[in-house]
Parts: sequence; C-alpha cells; structure tokens
Amino acid sequence: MKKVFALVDCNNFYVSCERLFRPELIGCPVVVLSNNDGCIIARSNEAKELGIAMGTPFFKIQSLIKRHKIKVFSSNYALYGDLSNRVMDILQKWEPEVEIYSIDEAFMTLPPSRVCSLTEYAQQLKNRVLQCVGIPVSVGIASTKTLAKIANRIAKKNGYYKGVFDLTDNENIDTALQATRVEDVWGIGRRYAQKLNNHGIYDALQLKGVNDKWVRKHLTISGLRTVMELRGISCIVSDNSQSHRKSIVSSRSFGREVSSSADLKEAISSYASIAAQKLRSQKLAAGFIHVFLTTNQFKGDQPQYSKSMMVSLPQPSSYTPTIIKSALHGLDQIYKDGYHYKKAGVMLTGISSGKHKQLSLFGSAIKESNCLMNAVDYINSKWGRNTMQSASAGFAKPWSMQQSFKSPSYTTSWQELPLVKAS
DNA sequence: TCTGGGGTCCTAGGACCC
DNA sequence: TCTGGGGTCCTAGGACCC
Repeated sequence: MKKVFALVDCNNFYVSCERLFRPELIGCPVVVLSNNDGCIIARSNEAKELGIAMGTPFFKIQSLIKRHKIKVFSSNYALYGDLSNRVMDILQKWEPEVEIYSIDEAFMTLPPSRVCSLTEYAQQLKNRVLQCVGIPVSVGIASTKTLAKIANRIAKKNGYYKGVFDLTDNENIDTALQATRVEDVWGIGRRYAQKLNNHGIYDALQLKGVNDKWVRKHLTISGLRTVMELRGISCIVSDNSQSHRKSIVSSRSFGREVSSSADLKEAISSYASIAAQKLRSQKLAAGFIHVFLTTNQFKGDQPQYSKSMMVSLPQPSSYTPTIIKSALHGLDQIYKDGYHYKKAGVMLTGISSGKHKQLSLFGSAIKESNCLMNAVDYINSKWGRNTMQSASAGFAKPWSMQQSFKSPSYTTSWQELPLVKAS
C-alpha cells in the first residue's frame, strides 16, 4: 500500500507564539523581526493583507507600521524553541513516525488503516495541538512530501477546508497543481522559477510534465526529484539515521559597524564560545574552524572586503579555549585595518562524535578539561547564558545586536514568568 | 541611522596522481 | 607538428530550505 504523508505546519508560528501570551493581539497586525531587528521574518494574516512581504527590511516600512499600529516583536528564540518542542511532543505521541523538518513543521507518516477518514483524523490532531499548546496548525495530506506541501498551502489559504486538505485523491491533484505557481513548489526558488518561466512553464501542472532530461540538465538532480514527487513518486526520503550535522555556524551582524581589531576579537571569541557550546550540547567535536568577516554590502560607496579562512585543529575538539584560540589565530590572518565591518562569524566543520577522537600522530592527547566545560555549561544553563564566559569575549560588547522589541522568555526563565493578578 | 542566521546539497573546475 | 585519459579529492559558488 502506498505511503501517506501529512505535513503539519504551525500557522505564522512566531506570531502565534507571541500572541499566546498576548491574546489581545489576536486580530491585530503583528510582525516579528530577524536578529538585529533587521528584516520581517514572520507576519500575521492581517500584516500579510497590508502587503508586507517576507524579508522586507524593517526600516523601509516604518510609516506603514505607524499608520496601521502594527505590533512589532524582536525574535525570541527561547520562547519559539520551547513552544516548538511542545508541539513536536504532541505529534510524536500521536504517531510513531514523525520527521521534525524545521522549528515549525513536521512530516508524519499516517497509518494505512484507521477508523475515520484522513481529513477527520488530521482535524483531531490539529485540535489536540491547539488544546494542549495553543498553537494553530494546518495539515496537508498526500502521497509524497512535495504534494503534501502543496496540500498544506491550500489548507492554509482556503478557509473552506478548516486547516486540513487531503490530496490523496488523484482527481484533485492536477487541479491543485494547475492552481500552484512554480515558485510556490517546495524546492523551486526564485532562480529556478525564472528559468522555468523563461521556458514557458508557469504552474506546477506544467512542471509535472516537463521532459526529464531538460530538468536534470537545468535544475540538477534535486529538481528532478521535485518533478518526480509532483508525479506522485515519493523520492525525498527522510533521514532517520542517527547521523549528526555536518557544520555548526555562529555568526551575527553587528549592532553597529565595527573597525577595530579589539572589537572583532571580542565578537569572534563570543561566536566561537557559542559554537563550541552547541558542539558540546550534541556531544560532538570539530576538526576545522572557519573564521569569516565582511563589510556592509549594501553600502556601495564604502570599500568592500570579505574573507574567510580555515584553521585545522591537531585533534577534534569542543573545548572552548581551544576553539577561541584557533578562531582568533584565523582572524589575525584575515583582518585588515581601515574597513567598516558589518558581520563576522565562526563555522565548525569536520565534525565527529566526541567519543572517538583521532589523536595527533606525535605525542599523547592534548590536555583539555571536560570537567571544566561541564561545569561552565551547567552554570550557564541554570543561571542564564554568559553567567560564565571567556574574558576575551568582552563585557560591554558594543558590537552586539539590537533587539529593541523582545518579549519576555515566558516559558524558559523563572525571572520572566507571566504574572496573573486577581482583582 | 536601519537590509538575519543556520543549514543542506549539487556542480564545476583545478590540482594531483598513476 | 606533436603534447593521454581517467579517477579522486578539494574548494568555491550557486541554489534551495525555514
């Protein structure tokens, strides 16, 4: 029997998280900003209706914000991450096969036999999530993940379906595909959409019928997989192997432009610490450290410079002092005086399980204290990030990002618990 | 004044080897 | 005038995702 996939997607997830603790904002236009309060990364339906596009720079829509009294939030990842975990818990209790795809989406494999219809089954799940966590979700059901994405889009856009749309019925598929533009197909981005349009292909039904050879040549093997999925042949398999991630990045745009080597060293130390902590939290170690910095590409009148460099470690490590030291060594090599830098970062690669370390050929293992890192991680998890930190990361942090509109961490910080007053 | 961060996969091309 | 072919590894860059 053919597999059936359900894509469960939280509606306007970050906005829904903010509204959960500010119910008076239901029905009002709300937006959430990227780090550094740079771009719009989430919009309520009311904000979408005002024509605010995803990724719009915040500073460009100031007057619109004022005119329509749009409520603005800086991103609060502690809150979103916690609520995401709660939603995923419900899904995992509901069905054994759940693939968490992103902070606000998961693919579920539905059982072949059940007492009610697929639509009723998904409605029950949707109600359960709303009841237990308070986050509204939409569910798209189909025989492949790409079709489930399309079904989900229809469930969201068309109120008639009440948040659930079943596309397993073959008769509906082509109608749905015809109503879907190629750029709205999962796996087709701006560039590929342009290419397809130039070739006379505008909707998903046309894409489904394109010659395989042409697709393979112009959209690579990934594009061909997308087309096969539109045809109902499931070929985007879930990666349920216990494989760990291949890279870990920590980077930020600065709150203001940075020129001095001293400030950059602080920032790089800080990012290196964050990356090392992420490594340890997944019990991994890294073999290579990449450091990069770049000037503000939006300022065409200023001299531009960007550079990256890789530093190899003698043996894989997750020890913060080692990671910081190597990152600063890399920074020394690429830093050039006289530029206004906008962004810098640290990327860790050559990632392996921390248990099996390849030791250096000469001499014994380098001394790194796991106990010390365990203690630091424990203290920071209990009392908040940066309760203990490396001195090289600085204290005033004049380069740190702006977050002017951040809501409290309602669910993850004792100090920020919401208060309820009886009157 | 103000334009995110963190990932993955694929391909082309160069270096190098036999 | 003539100057191989094929495999592998690495890196940079492009494209996509949320």
